[in-house]
Amino acid sequence: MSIRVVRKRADAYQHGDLRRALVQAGLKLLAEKGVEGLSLRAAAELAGVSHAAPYRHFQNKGALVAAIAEEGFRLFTAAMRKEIDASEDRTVLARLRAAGQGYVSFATKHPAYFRTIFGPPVWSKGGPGWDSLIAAGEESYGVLRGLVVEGIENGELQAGDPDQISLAAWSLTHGFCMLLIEGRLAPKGVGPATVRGLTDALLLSLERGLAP
Amino acid sequence: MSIRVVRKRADAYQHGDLRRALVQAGLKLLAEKGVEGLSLRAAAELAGVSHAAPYRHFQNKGALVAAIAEEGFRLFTAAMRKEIDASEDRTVLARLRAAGQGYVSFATKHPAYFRTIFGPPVWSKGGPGWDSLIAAGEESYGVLRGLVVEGIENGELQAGDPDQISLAAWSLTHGFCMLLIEGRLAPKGVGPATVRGLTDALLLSLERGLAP
DNA sequence: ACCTGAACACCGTTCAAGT
DNA sequence: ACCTGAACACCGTTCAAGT
Repeated sequence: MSIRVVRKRADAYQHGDLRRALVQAGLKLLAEKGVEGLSLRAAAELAGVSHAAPYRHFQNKGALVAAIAEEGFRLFTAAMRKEIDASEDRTVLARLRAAGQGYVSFATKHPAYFRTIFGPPVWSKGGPGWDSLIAAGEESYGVLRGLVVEGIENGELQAGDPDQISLAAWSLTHGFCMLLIEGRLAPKGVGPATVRGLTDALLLSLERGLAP
Repeated sequence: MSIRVVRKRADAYQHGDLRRALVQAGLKLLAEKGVEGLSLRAAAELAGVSHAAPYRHFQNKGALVAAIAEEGFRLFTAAMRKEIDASEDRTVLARLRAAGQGYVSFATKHPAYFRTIFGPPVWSKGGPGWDSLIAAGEESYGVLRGLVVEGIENGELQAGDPDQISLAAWSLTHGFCMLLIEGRLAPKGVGPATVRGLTDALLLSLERGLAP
């Protein structure tokens, strides 16, 4: 996943699509330097403009981060969908497991995107870009919820509130990812090799709890 | 929980216990201004010393944060233990539920401590103060694991690897807390009033999955 | 309408010098 | 042994001025 940032031409005064270039620059900084490496000034420099130029397109750093998070959400949702589609077993439970594996795999492959997507500056604002960010988040959640609804209907899952059941599955998977990428599990010897098996075991516990 | 920071006396040249004062100052900054408000310089100012003074006691900001996280862990563990002790129902399942409620309640009451405790700079280093931080984390984990072992022995939980079962419960609770305090659930209308009931519902799903 | 350059108030970190 | 003050390289943000 190599990211291309369109630089302003040195002889030009205007960029053309600075907004988009800054978002791409942000994704690149996250991928290469992590969450700490993402700054307005560094993004501006990658785009070849002065450090004040971003303020024509984003109210503040939070607005840029929200735009980056929105883009990150699309990558995240796509990765999860891909894993689901790849499941040979088409039962709801199998596809839920695939979704969980996709979730964990995205988090470990792109921890900085994952942290940004679920990070604090993004969701606690209600500022500019909030609506389309919420929409991107809802679409991602819709993938999970859709599977749960399907499972309730065909009897693979117990009857109940789909949102509550979804939240249980989401919380378990999300919590595991957080503990994993923050290194909290490292002292316990949980490394890349054991993640896949562990994820399946965790999801299995939950499946038993959500069975009819 | 009011935090007292011992300031250096203006007429004195040395502080006396600057290390401890800086940790207290850090906790105060976290409580009052959140994670963003915690800086070495601000902590130094609260302690009444110059901004370079902390470097006599901490190698860098990460080392101070680790020391603060260690103290936060003690508060966290104590809060969970208190909730467990308060449970009238002394079955393992009831005490596990109490632990879960204590976990969530600490996260919502002290989000900045919670984020610091489980945040990235703390666990991914291996730097100075790492060992005693790990110890504080292990003690916290031991509370959960102890209950799980007891449950397996008396048949309230299914037989299995205690660490795996603990991880399932931990992940579910932790993920719910993260989604909650990062505001990810706010658009769904999950507010303070509904948290307690929701927590119980989530833990119940898991209990079913971990039943014999 | 869009961008630049200087300025301001913050950071973390280093280092010579002071007590 | 412990702390200070100046310095450096970074931040986010604002604003008058340039194109």
